[in-house]
Formats: sequence, structure tokens, C-alpha cells
Amino acid sequence: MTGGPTRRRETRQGEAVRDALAQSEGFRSAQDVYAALRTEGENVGLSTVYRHLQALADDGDVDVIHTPEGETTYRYCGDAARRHHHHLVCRVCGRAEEIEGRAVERWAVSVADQHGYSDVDHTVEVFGTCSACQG
Amino acid sequence: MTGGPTRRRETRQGEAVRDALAQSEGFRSAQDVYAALRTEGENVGLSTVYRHLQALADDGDVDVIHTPEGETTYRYCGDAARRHHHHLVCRVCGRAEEIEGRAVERWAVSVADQHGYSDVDHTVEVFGTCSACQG
DNA sequence: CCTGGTATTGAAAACCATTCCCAATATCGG
DNA sequence: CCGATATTGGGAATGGTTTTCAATACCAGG
Ligand SMILES: [Mn+2]
Ligand SMILES: [Mn+2]
Ligand SMILES: [Zn+2]
Ligand SMILES: [Zn+2]
Repeated sequence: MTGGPTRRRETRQGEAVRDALAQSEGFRSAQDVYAALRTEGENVGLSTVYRHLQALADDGDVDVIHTPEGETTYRYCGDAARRHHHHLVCRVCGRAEEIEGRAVERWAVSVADQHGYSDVDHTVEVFGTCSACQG
Repeated sequence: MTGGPTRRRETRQGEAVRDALAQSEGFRSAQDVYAALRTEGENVGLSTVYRHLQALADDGDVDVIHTPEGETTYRYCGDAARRHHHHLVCRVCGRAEEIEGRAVERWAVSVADQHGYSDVDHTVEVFGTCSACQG
């Protein structure tokens, strides 16, 4: 085997899914994307939407957040997606701002260290109501 | 209406669910609790397990974490449950340590403030492998 | 003790996001 | 053009959770 990352074909459906996400300011679920595509006449199967979203996530092209309601939501973050960062998410409209906090990163590692935990990882999400959604 | 929090009856099932959780070091799913009860001969319906776990969560007696796999897990945190805190969770056995970080709390509020978000809330979970589960 | 009213239970069905299956279709190298 | 390979998508299956609702348990009065 020659190895190397298997590049995937550029398909109409894949492009449609990526575009739909890129057009959005915030986190969107697979169902959201599916509905949006369908609305604008772009015909893509639901399974295919799921597939491409997952592929995008695997490739690190989008960020993933699991909502408390149990939906998996995706957001196209551009180049920023590669750097480790977190989000400030509007719980009304889903809009999100990229945020980072060195202090938090250090804190997570140190507190895990103190308790003898290894392979440390963490999830940090800040929720609020964006200015557009207030009032 | 006279208002006031509706106290609920103390039932065998409710006590069983609470005890099962209290006996555990870590976060457990409804299915886990159901299986555990069933194993020890305690007969409680699955819906009832869900109901009581939810009630405990509503009353602030247990903490809730949604796993990336989409399961809702609960942990009895004693008095600590009332104070705002976070967890260092072993991703292998589910064991959890209570942790807190003033710096993180302040950071969350300030970053939301800077972006004009209101009603700020946040989720912070640190994952790792506990010393017992290493090697 | 009965007895009617209220709260709880739990089995089964409904829900719903996500995954799986697989035959039909599209695409590629030669 | 052809056979090999990859992708698609409709529908079925999954699995956690919620809902439904008839049976049961519990309560306060009478
Ligand atoms: Mn991002
Ligand atoms: Mn806790
Ligand atoms: Zn908003
Ligand atoms: Zn462990």
C-alpha cells in the first residue's frame, strides 16, 4: 500500500454541503443543512449530507458541537479551524464567534495533572444571546 | 394557586435510582442505572429511571453531562452540586473529580461581554484517563 | 376501615437524529 | 468504450429518550 491521505472526489453534492455551511454564520445541524439545500432546489440525499459533514469534520475543515438537545452541529471555520479554539455561541440563532483563552488551556492541563489524569482533553463552550437576538 | 415547589412522594423506585447514582464514583447513563438496578434485583421500569434522573437534575441534586456519543449521564454530587463547578472526567471508567476555576468563570463572562452577548452561560469539561485506568 | 381523588408506575408505542444497507448511478484509468 | 471503483440516496435499522395511558399505589376524609 502506498498510503497517503485518500483524496476524495469533488462532487456536486459535496460542494453543495460545504457551501451551505460556509454561507452560515453559525452552527448548523445536518437536518438544517439538508432542509436548506432542499429549499434552494439543490437536491442532495440526507445520508449524503451526513456523510459530507462527517468527512469535513474528520478533515478538520469544520468544528463540531453537540447541543444539549442532542443534535450534532457543524460550523465552517476557515483557516481558524486548524488552530485550537473555542466558541461563543448564540443560543437563539446559532451564530458563533471564535474565541481563545490561553489561561483556560493551561488551567485544564494543570488541574488534570494534579489529579493524576493523563491524555488530557477538554471542551469549553460559552453560550449567550447575541446582540442581534436581544430585546 | 398557592405556588411553592411541589414536593414529590418518596417512593421505592425513586430511592433506588438515587441510591444507585450515589453509590457510583462517576457519571452514569439512564441505561446504566437501569441495568444496575435490574442486576441487583431491584425492579424499576426504564421510564421511571428516566423520570427520576430528570427530576434529580431539575432539583439540582445531580450534575448532567452529555457525552460525545450522545448519551446523557448523571452524577450525584452531594452538597457540591449546588455550587457552580466543573468536572475532570475519566473517559474510560466515568469517574469524575469536582474542579473549579475562578479564572475560567471570569474569562467566560468577559469574553461574552466583549462581543455583546448577554445571558452568559458556559460548559467546561476536562477529560482524561484516571490513574486507575492507565497502563 | 371504606372510598374517592390524586400521584406514580411501567410496558409499549412514538419520536427523532443518526447510521446502515445496497442497488442504481457516476466517474476514472486504460 | 469497458471494467473497476467511488458515490449516491431511499429506505430500513438503531438506539437513546419521550410519550401515552391503563393499572396501581397512596392519601385524606368520612
Ligand atoms: Mn471555529
Ligand atoms: Mn459535580
Ligand atoms: Zn443570535
Ligand atoms: Zn478511570
